[in-house]
Amino acid sequence: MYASSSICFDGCPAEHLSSLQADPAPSNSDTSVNLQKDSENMNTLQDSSYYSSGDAEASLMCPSQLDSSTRQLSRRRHPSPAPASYEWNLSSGHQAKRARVENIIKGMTSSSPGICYTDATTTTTTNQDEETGCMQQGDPIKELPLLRETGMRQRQAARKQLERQHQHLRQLRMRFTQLDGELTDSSKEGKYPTWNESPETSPGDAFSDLYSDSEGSSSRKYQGWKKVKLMNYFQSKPERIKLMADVLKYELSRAVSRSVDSIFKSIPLIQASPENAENAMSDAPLQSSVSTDDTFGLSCCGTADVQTEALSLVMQKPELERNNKSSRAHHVPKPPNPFSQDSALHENPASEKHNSTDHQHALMFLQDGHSHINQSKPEIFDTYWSSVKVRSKVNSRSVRSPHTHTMLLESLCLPHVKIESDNLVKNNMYMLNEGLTTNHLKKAKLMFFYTRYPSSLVLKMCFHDVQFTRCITSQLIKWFSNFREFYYIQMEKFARHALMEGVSDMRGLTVGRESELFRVLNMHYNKANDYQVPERFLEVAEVTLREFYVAISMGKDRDPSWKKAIYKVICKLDSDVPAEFKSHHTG
DNA sequence: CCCCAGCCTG
DNA sequence: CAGGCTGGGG
Repeated sequence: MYASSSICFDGCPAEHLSSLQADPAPSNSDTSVNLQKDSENMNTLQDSSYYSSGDAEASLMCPSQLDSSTRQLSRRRHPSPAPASYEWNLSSGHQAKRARVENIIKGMTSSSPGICYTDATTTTTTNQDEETGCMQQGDPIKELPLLRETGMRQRQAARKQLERQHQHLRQLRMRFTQLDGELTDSSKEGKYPTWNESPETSPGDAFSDLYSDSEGSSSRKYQGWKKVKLMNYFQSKPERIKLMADVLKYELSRAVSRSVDSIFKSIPLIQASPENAENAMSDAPLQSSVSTDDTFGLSCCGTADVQTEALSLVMQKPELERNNKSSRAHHVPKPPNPFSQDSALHENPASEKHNSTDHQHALMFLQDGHSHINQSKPEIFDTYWSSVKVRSKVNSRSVRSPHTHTMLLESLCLPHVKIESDNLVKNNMYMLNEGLTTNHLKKAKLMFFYTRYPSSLVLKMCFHDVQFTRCITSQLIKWFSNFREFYYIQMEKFARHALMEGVSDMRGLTVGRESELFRVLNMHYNKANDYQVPERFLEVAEVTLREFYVAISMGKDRDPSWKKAIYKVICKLDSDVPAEFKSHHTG
């Protein structure tokens, strides 16, 4: 019997042996016969890689043997300590102030007039307080008298602009709150039509209404045009008002938190150039609006880069051409990454241009929704609204609408698929997410090919780009728990299936890339099939399948916790996650 | 008592 | 995939 085979069972938990001998699976007479036949044939077993102790791979050794080797392996790598740039360096205050002024000026000259400012409430107060404070104290920037003068002027102009916008925003907010109140009772329709539902009739009509109504108006009327027409539009389409109001309310609250986030996110990143330290604090929100400037990268790469990184793993398939043009998104300096697919995103320079301009639109919409909603940009709103829906709950079931579904697929950025500028907007909108995104999910799934039971340390290394709150951590853990669940369910299913089919030969239980089991798994963890599944995973899958096969054939499944023994084995087969998954820091 | 993995469910 | 529940371990 099995016990007589001197192979792997030597060091294995005795349960494997004893139960095989004592409990020859009475429920499965067919199988047990087959098994017996198998076990009589030593060659069968020895040929089978599962029980071959000669295999160099630790995974194919006995669990007990594995223990030390694999653990040591996985512990060898330590997370790189937090970059020194994370530490505050406030000593260079003078330089910082100077740099700050220069930066402000630079930002103003390079940004188009009227460009959005990140947020209405928070930004204003912060910036204004900061700036007025500076001026009152007579900030000693003697070194740059000319710059100071022009800078002041420009800053004042910008502040005026800012104030105008904020006032406008306040008014709009009031209107919307009011409207919302009025409309909640009047429109009792349960469903809100989506914007893309019938583009010719819904927003189109509305917008043409706007235009026809405004015909003959003098240009001075234009000031009130927005509000008035908006009202008309709303009155004619009450159900959309609610929608719009919701969006705006949502976005207002989002904007507040986002600008706060952007401040904090920009802090460590700007540390890279210490003179910008103070700069980062006060001007980050301002900078974030200057998307054409490099400063955009500074303030936003905290989130933007997140995405490129998560995406960069998608392209590991060796046969795929690796394009090393590698213009990182938003010019964030990064070490060349062989797996980078960012280049694919920007292969077409035209689309890159689109990207930046559309991105501006997107940003403006996100940050400064009031001045754009009533302009004839329904398609922008369309994408915007989609992203609102997605962002509202990135990974939730609610993301099931066909529209957002396509969007999610698009956001995964298949390399060979030409990415339309429109999609780039969506992608960029997507970058504004905080927390875990679908790209993180995708990354996590690919990680599953290496580790079924990632430690929180590994998770932190691989998802260093997200703030590790308890919530995030448990979400990640939950993801892997779900991954495992699916994995084991498939294993059990296929093992039972094999058993039913009367598979008697262990060699019949292989998991190759052509096998159905692999197909199912690949479909689940690597849907786009753009990642070369490591051979190791196939081995682990094979081991798992055979574990299930053996356990079921021995009737262990009558024990309610029979799977735990298998889990115990499989968790030792985790391998180290490749470096590509880990932090390649921008600094 | 808390934490966590696993299970079940939607 | 996420939420709720549960049993086991510290």
